[in-house]
Amino acid sequence: MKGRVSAYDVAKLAKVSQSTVSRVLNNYPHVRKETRQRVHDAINTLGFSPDEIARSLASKKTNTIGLIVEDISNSFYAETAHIILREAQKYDYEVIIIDAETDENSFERAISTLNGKRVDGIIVASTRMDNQKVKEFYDKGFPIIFYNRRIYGIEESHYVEVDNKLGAKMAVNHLVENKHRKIAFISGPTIYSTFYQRFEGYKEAVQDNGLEYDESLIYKGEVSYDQVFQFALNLMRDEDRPTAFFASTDQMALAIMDAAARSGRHIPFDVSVIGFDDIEIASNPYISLSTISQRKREMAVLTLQKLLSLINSDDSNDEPNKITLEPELIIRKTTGVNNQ
Amino acid sequence: MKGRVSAYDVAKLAKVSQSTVSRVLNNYPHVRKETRQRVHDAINTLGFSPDEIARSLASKKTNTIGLIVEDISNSFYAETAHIILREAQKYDYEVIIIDAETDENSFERAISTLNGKRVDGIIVASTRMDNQKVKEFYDKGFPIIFYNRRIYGIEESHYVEVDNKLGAKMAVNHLVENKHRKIAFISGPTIYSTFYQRFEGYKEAVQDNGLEYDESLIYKGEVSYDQVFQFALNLMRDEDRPTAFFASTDQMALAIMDAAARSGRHIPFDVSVIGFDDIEIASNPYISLSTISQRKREMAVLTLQKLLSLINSDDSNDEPNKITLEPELIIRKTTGVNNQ
DNA sequence: TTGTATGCGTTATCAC
DNA sequence: GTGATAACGCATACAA
Repeated sequence: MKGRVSAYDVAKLAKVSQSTVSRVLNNYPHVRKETRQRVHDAINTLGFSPDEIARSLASKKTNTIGLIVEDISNSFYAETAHIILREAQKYDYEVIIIDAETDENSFERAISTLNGKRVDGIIVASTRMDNQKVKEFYDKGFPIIFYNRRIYGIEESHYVEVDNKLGAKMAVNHLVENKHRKIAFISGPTIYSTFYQRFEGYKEAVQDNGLEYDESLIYKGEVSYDQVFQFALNLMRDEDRPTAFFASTDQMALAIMDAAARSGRHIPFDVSVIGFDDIEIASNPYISLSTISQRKREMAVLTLQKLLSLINSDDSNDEPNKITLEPELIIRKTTGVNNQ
Repeated sequence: MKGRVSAYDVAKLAKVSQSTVSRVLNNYPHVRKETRQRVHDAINTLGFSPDEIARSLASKKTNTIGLIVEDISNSFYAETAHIILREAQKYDYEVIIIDAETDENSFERAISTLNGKRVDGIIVASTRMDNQKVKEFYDKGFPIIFYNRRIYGIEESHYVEVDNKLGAKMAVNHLVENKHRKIAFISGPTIYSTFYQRFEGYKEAVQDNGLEYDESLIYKGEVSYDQVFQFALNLMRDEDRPTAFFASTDQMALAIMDAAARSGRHIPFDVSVIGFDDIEIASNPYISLSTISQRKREMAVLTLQKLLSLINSDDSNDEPNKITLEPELIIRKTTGVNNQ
């Protein structure tokens, strides 16, 4: 990669100083039209494009943001990333995606890598509630915003989430309206705010509807296809089995549907299943999963915009952004009236 | 973001020069153990982490690569990105993902953005065959490698692909072995090497097996769910309909399955469907799509490793990497014996 | 309106 | 082994 042309080369050819080149590059107003033209010509004939690294060093802005996800191959994150990437492009921001585990060490490494790269801000799409590593960054006024999952106990934190508790209630209420009284709940680890809140919603809805809260109907272990499948399979084979399953994620709902098929239960005649997230495949006619929509696009776009406004506002003393969107019940074909 | 601590601050505290700080940072051998320790102590007490931007400017290496995809929310790219991100992490590389259209303008913008950011190399996961914009970068010796889809007509180009022609033949042969003689082919635009090669494979296999080549059974338009759905639906309703569909991507196969369901055709009894890619959902029990596997993980890992070796080898005169992996036939439940 | 000079935070090349 | 000092390629305050 030798022979890179620099702003000096352009300057020489256009018979101006390098500062002037910089000025036209940055669209400074007070440049004579004629010189501006000369510089542009020189830029074109030399095929010059500025070195963003040098630019960043001088300006202390990289026009790059970081996005931390847990697993980009997971549809939820993939769809989120797509929206954020395309949206960021509009504002001339690039994004470095870090695909990392959610434990404190991995998270710290991710954050400090991004900090090292001098990103202008970070979107954290997957964190645990007890994450405290982020504190010092907030104290420094570094723009960080949480998407979907958020942390607890840090007042200054910014986040955009969906009302998970409400969403869970909507799901349970939908099932109750269909005469289900014995509803299993499949959750991931409640160390994540999403699962925690959804679990709260489930419990409240169970109480509100006068149902019996039964520990044996609850799964809150790892988000593992096989484990959820096994758990559901056991329940399906039970004499006194639940007539409906509420899964905390669509991904888990798929495992439950699998277990239903395996045990010969027909959905929705023998058993109803409802998920959470509304990932793309949920609307596939072979899946047609009833679910609670996260309104991903709105969430993602809003998150990016808030981050950019955090980046571009000098007074970091404004109120923290704490945004909670309303979820939406989407009824497809995996839920029906209980007829046991 | 004030109060950043620099290598100078560390130097002062450790009572050494900033150069020495740089030396221990880069693990230079000739530093006295004792001073090295002092520097490390200073680094820790100050919580110093080097500014990678400044580092990049001075060293002309960013430890960042670019990944250009067409749509990260597409499972194929999402799964690819996951593998590449995780693998790159191991070598201390970060990755900037650009989600862009494949037309020349978008591509050029993407490349020049990445070039501006001084990435050390680029993986292009989605290009059209006729792409020529990349030529000048090759001439400069800039490391670029194509993944999955490649360009034609540039001898120096590096790529890792699967043998698409062979894969297509395997698919058709599998159907023929199941006594299908009338096989529809659903392709995307043949301006992409993947679709082009698969189409070639289809045609050859049709000929090799003595089948009749029938234009009315061929779709090679946009990769649009709705359009493919419509095309398939029309064929399904045909009196003299094909008994099998070979889709150039799993995504398209899903649309075909949808059309089958809509028209009351039972898979695989009335009609067989086989895809290409083996995306994750293909193995879902409700889909269980027969398909041709791309061996995505191998491809992705290999691509990254080749890129890194291009980056780290000074003599750019080695042979271009032209790697073609063998695809694999995966038989699931959407293909069966023709019994018409 | 334009040029000069300095700085951004490192690495790298010299000296010593 | 270690310390000055010059790049790296720009932005920017200050002069003119």
